Amino acid sequence: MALSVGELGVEDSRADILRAAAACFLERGYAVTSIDDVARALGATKGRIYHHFPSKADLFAEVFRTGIDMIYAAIAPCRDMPGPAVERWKKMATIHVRLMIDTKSFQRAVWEGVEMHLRGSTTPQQRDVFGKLLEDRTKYGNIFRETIAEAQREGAMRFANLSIANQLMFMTLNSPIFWYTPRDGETSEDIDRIVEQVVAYALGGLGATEGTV
Amino acid sequence: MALSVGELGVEDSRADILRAAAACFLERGYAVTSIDDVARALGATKGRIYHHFPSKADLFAEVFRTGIDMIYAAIAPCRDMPGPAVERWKKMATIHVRLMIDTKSFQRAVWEGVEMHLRGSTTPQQRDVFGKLLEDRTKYGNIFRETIAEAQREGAMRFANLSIANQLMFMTLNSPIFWYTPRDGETSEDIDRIVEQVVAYALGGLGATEGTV
DNA sequence: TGATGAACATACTACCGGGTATGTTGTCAA
DNA sequence: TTGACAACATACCCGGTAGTATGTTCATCA
Repeated sequence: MALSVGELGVEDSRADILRAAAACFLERGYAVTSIDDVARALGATKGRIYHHFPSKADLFAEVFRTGIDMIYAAIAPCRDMPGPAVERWKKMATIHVRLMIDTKSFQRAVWEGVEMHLRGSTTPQQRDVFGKLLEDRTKYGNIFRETIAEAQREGAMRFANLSIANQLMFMTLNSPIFWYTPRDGETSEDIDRIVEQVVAYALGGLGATEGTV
Repeated sequence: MALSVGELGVEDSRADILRAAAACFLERGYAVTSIDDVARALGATKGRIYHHFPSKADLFAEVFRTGIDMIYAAIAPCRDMPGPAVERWKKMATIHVRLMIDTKSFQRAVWEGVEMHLRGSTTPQQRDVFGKLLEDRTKYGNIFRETIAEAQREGAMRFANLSIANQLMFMTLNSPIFWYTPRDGETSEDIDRIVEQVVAYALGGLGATEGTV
């Protein structure tokens, strides 16, 4: 598989399809997006997509998996960070929100995938494929959940119910996938400001004790 | 239009359809839900639905409008409440969250309607119908927005950016439409506890000054 | 250099779902 | 009593889309 200069390999072609699919799913939603839409966005036809992915559902599943893998990998370094749980949480939350913005289309697909699974609008076979993927997603969620539980035990956070607090926290941290849109001339530092505000809001919501902030 | 005992009028029939449609849209989403699905949920056929609503989009628009009307009417009494803005906000937020839970299916449709409009996945004619409805939705949003702005001026809240704070606040207050599911044996007071936690989280997120809580 | 298969494009099929056209039943008013 | 209309049910049409079957091109390798 020798490649000339400027040519693209198979994986690049797959990656292009995944990016285009994620963008389409973001713009229209999974159900409304047709395979032809994705192909058109690529300047190609269905043949190319079905050559790499067996079905629309599998294509979506791959976008989903990609989104989860990215975010999972991003916070991995923080997991055994020393120091108080709040500090670890702040680091994780910051990375999480930043990634929600930077990989918005994929993360939006993850959200829709979770919704689809909860609503059970998947075929039986797709259902356990998604089940596997959601296991990772759940594991990821539990990392945060345990962290805020630990922070509460350390007296750095205060909330009544862990499950509800966890839900609200994730809603906050994920929310940029709904309302963030890039401005022209926006720098990476501008985005950092946004991330800071989201994290600060979540921190306040979780009842962070004054002084730990 | 004399009605015998136990019979239902036209408006009741319409209302039944709207409730069934809202329930279906909640379970599957607008795009995936077919008119036959709604009809089946009613133990009826398409004929009944198309007799009352000209199209699927119009049916959805009516569900959407109903959701907005309900919430708009609910907080109306609070709008000229005397006292500090934070207190007014707490009252409004509490009513809002409670209604999100009590009329979850309709409010979920409102959410999806906003998404659809933002993504532009509506026909040109439906687009200005939705435009009208979204005006009310925007006006509703502005009531909250102005309230937290006022609360900040009064020194009862502290946040960096009003728009972002407003987005995060609404994400929090609306979030029960995604994660709340009724438990068996759950009392109205149990739900009040949940509402309190959601409101408390948002209050903390908005940087409510200690002592005003 | 010819054969083989990857990486697509093109042409086609099958089905589902929105919408419509047409029946059917009950009620009310004249 | 009957005609008219509301309130549906039934039967049908048709466009769009997932998926398939079949070309076509080009690189690689024996």
